[in-house]
Amino acid sequence: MSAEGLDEALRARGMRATPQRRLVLEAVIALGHGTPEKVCERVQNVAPAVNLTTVYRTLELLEDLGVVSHTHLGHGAPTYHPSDEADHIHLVCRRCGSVSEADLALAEALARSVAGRHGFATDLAHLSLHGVCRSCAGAGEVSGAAVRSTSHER
Amino acid sequence: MSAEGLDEALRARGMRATPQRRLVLEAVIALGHGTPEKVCERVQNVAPAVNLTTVYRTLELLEDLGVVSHTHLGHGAPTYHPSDEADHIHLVCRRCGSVSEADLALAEALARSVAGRHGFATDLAHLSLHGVCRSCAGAGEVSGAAVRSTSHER
DNA sequence: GTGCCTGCAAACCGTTTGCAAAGGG
DNA sequence: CCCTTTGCAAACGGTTTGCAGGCAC
Repeated sequence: MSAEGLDEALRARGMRATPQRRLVLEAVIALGHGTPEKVCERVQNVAPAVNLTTVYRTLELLEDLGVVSHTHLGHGAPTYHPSDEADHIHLVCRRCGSVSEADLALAEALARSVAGRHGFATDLAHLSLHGVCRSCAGAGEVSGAAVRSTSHER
Repeated sequence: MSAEGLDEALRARGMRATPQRRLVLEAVIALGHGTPEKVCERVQNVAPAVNLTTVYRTLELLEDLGVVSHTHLGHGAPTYHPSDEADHIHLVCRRCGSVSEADLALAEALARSVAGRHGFATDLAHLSLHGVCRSCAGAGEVSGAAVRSTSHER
């Protein structure tokens, strides 16, 4: 959804269309994905008075509206992104912290079997896989000590 | 690994075998899975002086040793469990917060394809699926308002 | 004895809350 | 005008850090 469409969606629910809400949505779209803090920084480039609290409240609201969604990519702050870009799963490297993307289709068979066996409706947009990325797997073989010192997720 | 084996593993690395470390491992094993806070509570039943800080440091150490591992089951504190019980994936319900388990084998095809395409070694023990469980899916249809009011993960 | 480990207190990060003031309808 | 929404400040939960003392080796 665009920032323009947002105003209507809000009014349709008896909520108020405010500059802050438009700005937060625009920031999420512009970033593609980002933590609440990152979103706030970007909003503050345009409107310095906007508060982090408002960003949190607005992200929650936008998620209710189905306009954005979030994933927990590990230990820290969650990542928000426009719902219509939630077309991939995340591969989070435990060693270097890098996040890459993989085709959602890879996980569809898993979602189907979990639905069949457990009646559980998996939200694939929230799916993240933890493990070790290609470059870290290679580097990891070089030195045991080096691996140990960087093997913590937090 | 048992609490007895731990002492040897520690000494083999020039580390010290302490009662606290044995107790934390025993607590994780006894609980099957639990947050640092839960682990600490259980340790304190036996040794009230043990500090939460020590539990955090020990869980990190035990994870380094490969004796325990942890998963992020969503918004809050992570869950630790013995590595040799990491034979299932977690299904976390967004509505009621319940956590159920599913067979690891369901995700093995996913792990294989991600390894093939991206060179990414998925740690299946850390895998959790977010979505809506069977009972909440049924309850959710009853009232739109009720759904909205409980649809937040945090 | 040496130095790793522990307990305590305080800082820390990300997030939420209470409240008065601002501003959208 | 009313009532939602905002900004601020303070509290919050979970985790980490610095440091002095204790205990395994």
